Amino acid sequence: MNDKERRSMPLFSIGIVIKLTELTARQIRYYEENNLIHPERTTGNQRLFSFNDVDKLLKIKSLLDRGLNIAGIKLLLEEEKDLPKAQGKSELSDKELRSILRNELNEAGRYGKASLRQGELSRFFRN
Amino acid sequence: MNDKERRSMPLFSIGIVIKLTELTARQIRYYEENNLIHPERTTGNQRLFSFNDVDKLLKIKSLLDRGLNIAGIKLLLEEEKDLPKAQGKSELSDKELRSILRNELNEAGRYGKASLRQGELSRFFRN
DNA sequence: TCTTTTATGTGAGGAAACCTAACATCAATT
DNA sequence: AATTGATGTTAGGTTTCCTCACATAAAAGA
Repeated sequence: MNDKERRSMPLFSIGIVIKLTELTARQIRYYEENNLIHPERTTGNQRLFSFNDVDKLLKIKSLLDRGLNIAGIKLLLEEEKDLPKAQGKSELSDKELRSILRNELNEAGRYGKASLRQGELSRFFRN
Repeated sequence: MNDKERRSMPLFSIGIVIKLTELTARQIRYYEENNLIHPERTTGNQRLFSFNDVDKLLKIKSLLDRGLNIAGIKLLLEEEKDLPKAQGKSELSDKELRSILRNELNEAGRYGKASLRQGELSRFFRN
């Protein structure tokens, strides 16, 4: 099992993810509804989240805090997904995407006590 | 949050642990009853396991497969726990402990498909 | 060999956690 | 003023988990 597989293993119930991210169940389900995340399901239809999912949720939270909306976040996440690959022609209006990408690239967020900081989750992994 | 804390974070429901270890719920609860593991609980009294717990369960499974009984495994686990510290006087009969430790030290186990191999869990961590 | 212990299976009854769907709300747009 | 976007809340139902009790087969002990 390599690192990529480990990061995408379905491991966490929504209750844990709520604690790790300090998002509400409603928020998490809404983001799934809007195709920002795609957690697996148990045979009984309950969500099972991977490290990647939690990581993405922390990123979503961070971007929401900085004023992005769901549509913008979706663009950003898709952009990131495509980065390793062809970066030439995106179907989506290039102006929008750029205007979103500007202003959003750096910045560290300060969070509450019990939750994970965005990026901290990577510490779970060797690579 | 350091590695030690990460490894002991309560993260997994028993359902996940069953899949990761290929133990039954009955077995896992029995090992807890015999103080081999001490998973946390939710406010609603449901077990939450850490990476350390899962790791320990994989080790328990491996040792059971090799013929040890619960008492022997408990001695072994306590031995390991004390290794970093004082290794001088153990309250428990030294002959027993040695006789158990002999024959049990090496060996790799070959497991089924979907479960983790003992030791593989450490790959989740940087350190 | 007979009895006890060990490790695990199984099932009942109940509680916790999760599910979807619907409606409410409030701020930001239009 | 009306719509949209993001989230809260509640209801009714399902899944997962809990403890406790009893069953059982194999191993250990007498």
